[in-house]
Amino acid sequence: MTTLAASWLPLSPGERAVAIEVLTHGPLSRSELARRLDLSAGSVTRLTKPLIESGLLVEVADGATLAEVRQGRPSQPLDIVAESRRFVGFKITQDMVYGVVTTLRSDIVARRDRPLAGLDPDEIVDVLRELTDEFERDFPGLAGIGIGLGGRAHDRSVVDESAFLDWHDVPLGRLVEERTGLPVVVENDVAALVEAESWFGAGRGLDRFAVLTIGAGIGYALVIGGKRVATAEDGVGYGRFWIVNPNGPLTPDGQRGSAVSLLTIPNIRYQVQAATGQDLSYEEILTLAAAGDPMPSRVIDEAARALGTLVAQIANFAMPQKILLAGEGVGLVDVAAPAIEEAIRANRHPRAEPVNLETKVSDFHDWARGAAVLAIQVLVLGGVEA
Amino acid sequence: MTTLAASWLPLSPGERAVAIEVLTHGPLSRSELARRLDLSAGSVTRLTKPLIESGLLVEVADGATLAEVRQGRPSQPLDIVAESRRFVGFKITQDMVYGVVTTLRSDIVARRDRPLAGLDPDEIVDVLRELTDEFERDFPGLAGIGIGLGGRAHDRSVVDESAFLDWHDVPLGRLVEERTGLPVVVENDVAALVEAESWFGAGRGLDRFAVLTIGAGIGYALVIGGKRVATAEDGVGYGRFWIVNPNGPLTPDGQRGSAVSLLTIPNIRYQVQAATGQDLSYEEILTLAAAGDPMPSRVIDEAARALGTLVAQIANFAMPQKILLAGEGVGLVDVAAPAIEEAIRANRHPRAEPVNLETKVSDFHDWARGAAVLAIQVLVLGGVEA
DNA sequence: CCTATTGCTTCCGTAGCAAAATAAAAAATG
DNA sequence: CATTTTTTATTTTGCTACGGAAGCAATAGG
Repeated sequence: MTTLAASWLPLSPGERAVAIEVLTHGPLSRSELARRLDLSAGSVTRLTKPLIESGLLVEVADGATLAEVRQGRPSQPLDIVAESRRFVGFKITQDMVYGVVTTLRSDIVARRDRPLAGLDPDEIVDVLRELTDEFERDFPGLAGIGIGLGGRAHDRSVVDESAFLDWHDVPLGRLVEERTGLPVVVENDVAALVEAESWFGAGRGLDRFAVLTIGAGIGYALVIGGKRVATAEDGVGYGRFWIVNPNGPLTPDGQRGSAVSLLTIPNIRYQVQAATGQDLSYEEILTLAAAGDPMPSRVIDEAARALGTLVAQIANFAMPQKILLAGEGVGLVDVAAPAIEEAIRANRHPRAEPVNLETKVSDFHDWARGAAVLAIQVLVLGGVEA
Repeated sequence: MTTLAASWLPLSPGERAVAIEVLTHGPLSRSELARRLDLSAGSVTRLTKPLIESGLLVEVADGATLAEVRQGRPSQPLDIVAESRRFVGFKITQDMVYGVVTTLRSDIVARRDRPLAGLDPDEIVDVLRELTDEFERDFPGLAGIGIGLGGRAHDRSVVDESAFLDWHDVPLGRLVEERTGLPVVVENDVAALVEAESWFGAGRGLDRFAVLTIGAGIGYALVIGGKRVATAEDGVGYGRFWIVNPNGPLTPDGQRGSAVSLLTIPNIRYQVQAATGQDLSYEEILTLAAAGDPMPSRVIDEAARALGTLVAQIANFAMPQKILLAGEGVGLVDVAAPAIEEAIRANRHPRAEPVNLETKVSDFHDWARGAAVLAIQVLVLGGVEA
């Protein structure tokens, strides 16, 4: 199966488009593919033939799946052989490495985490090698590794700069390739998550798609025509200068009243501690706010209004078809949804389309999965530019 | 010349791409065209041949133009015969119709305005007919008419709704076609201005381009990949709910502290009048502010900070390569540029790319020119979807 | 006069579409 | 119930447009 997979690589642009469409949008018949890709039926026949012969696609019996009885010749759905290759994804945080193994479809089939003793490149590469070895025992023939971390990367390989690791110009891709013998893709963690959502998640098939992540920091990305718009700010931390409320709180991070000050987990905890003296966890703060405890309620309510304002501004100015809220800090939405909606309403024209907002609480394995998706994109289908 | 022009219409997609590139980016050699359009040299030869034979393109002698002496066979620039067709553009305001005649390149060759007695569709159509007749006398063989107005239009023909004219579902395109015998294109005025800037102005060749207009109201448009992103808000007035400063002034239009309240000409005049009792013109207010008169200075300074904040938010969230400020109300920029820049800086990451901001004071003839460009796009080159 | 360089043209193989042909099922008809 | 018609899916078949390679054209520099 693995040797066969090697013959996938040289895909023509047309073949790649077909493969990606089937990969990201479940089983599809040839005629459905023709409609989605704006190809003629004839071209689809021509393009799918070699893909089926090479084993990347298979004709699946629809039978039970299609409940609806339609007229005409029944379609013959094509599907990708998702189990044929496995990918590893890692997310590196300050104190842990989170790892997952996924299929071609990015379904997670295994998880494995490890605490970090130190942040030296060598130590971290060692941990990655150990985890990869353990994964390899359970899933022989791994196809490649994706690594996501907070910071800037270039060429899908070198970490230019990562503040929380205190790294500069670390050729992480090469180091891990040398130790594991597997191809490696390195990327900023938000970029990786965005790619995953863009191919397999909330952004599937959309032309304009925005992602806002809330966690230790703020992340933002705009995907247009399937490509994330790259900016000079990537990886240096968004939101420190998004002044949502000039009279807002001043915190150790970010400008007064900035998105970072108002919304990130450390700064919400800081605000509550400054006001009450208690050092509470984010979850405790949310619980207290939901119960109506005044100080946490005030902080959470202000955060909710800030979030709603930001969402409205993104909708007003970037005009995405959908906005995805992700990260560990979106628990806020469960507790304070009305305040968020109220703030969106106040900052948006009543005749404008309602904001298509989706919330996805992401744990660290979701970030690791994003890195695995990047590996899938780059290693299997090739040609996805940085 | 005009009969010949009729043979232009059936352009293949490739031919159209070549024609548009030459039209919007001056004379270009075949090899330059190949580079810009990502075509092979052979294809360019094939595509240009019929365009030259039909008379749309001509080979121009470069000789003097190319000062630089290069090696190799000299290139043979191709240019479009801009003078071969004339287009009419109209901008309808509450009390005037502004008209222009342009070449294919959208250069204005004549202007003609007329005050409006009433706002009935019939009356306005009459005025448009009269102006068109006068233009036709000077430039026989006009190719078509573009009309821009504040409001919503569909199918480039029917005005769904225009608040300032109190129109609903007026088939303006058909009415004017019946009276003038010329093909007519009707569009929202901001959309028309954006198309003009996108083809011939600040947005030429850019992939992501934002336009913010300030005048009687606020206009906003985002152009991605050469196409303006359409929204449900188009034509109903942007900025009434863009709350820039929750503690800002309350005015007859817009929410408290909204972009409309802070920035539009009528609301700036209202603020100054409310504070000083004097009914000053916008220009007078700018002059007084520049001279340091306290009340106008306060209002203009607050407007400048609001504008800077908006520009920063657009840059942060929509990530355009350039932002164009246009409209009658951008005189603000001359008087209060430092305050605007300061506000941009305060709302944007210091490591982000500097905002590529261009200001263009637009009079009503520029709006009319925009409408003419729309006519060029739709009538001559065809196939530019709404 | 020769070579290098750049621009344009010619020619051929391929990838795409459109339309016709074929396939397979449901619905209509006698 | 058998047969025809309709509908939808796929394959086959010409035709067209594009890219690539080779060739021709026109200039600069030696």
